[in-house]
Amino acid sequence: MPNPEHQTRILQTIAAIPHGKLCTYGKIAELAGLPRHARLVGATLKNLPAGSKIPWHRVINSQGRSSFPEGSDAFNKQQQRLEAEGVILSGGKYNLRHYLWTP
DNA sequence: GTAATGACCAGGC
DNA sequence: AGCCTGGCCATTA
Repeated sequence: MPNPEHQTRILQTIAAIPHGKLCTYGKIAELAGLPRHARLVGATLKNLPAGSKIPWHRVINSQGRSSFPEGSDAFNKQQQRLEAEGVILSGGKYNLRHYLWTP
């Protein structure tokens, strides 16, 4: 069973990402006080119930790419939600120079 | 107890 | 740019 306290901190950190901004798995782990736990962030998002208020679509990997295979349902939904916020996918990547959130 | 897995990451080539 | 490798660490088998 996952550690509920760690999950809570991770989810709160993700919830703090502003509209129109992005953050990476490793950065979220760091901000949540759990450095080197990027994979735990991914595992936490994977267990999210459908309809959660957590903005999982604002979380991408350190290369500026989606973690989902291109063309998958999750990939398309992520792209749609981000572009609705003004975050544009160009060349298969999101421009972290523009959209990365740094508190 | 060991071995494999994974919405990851950094470095090397 | 892409691909591979080793590291990472909670979770699972």
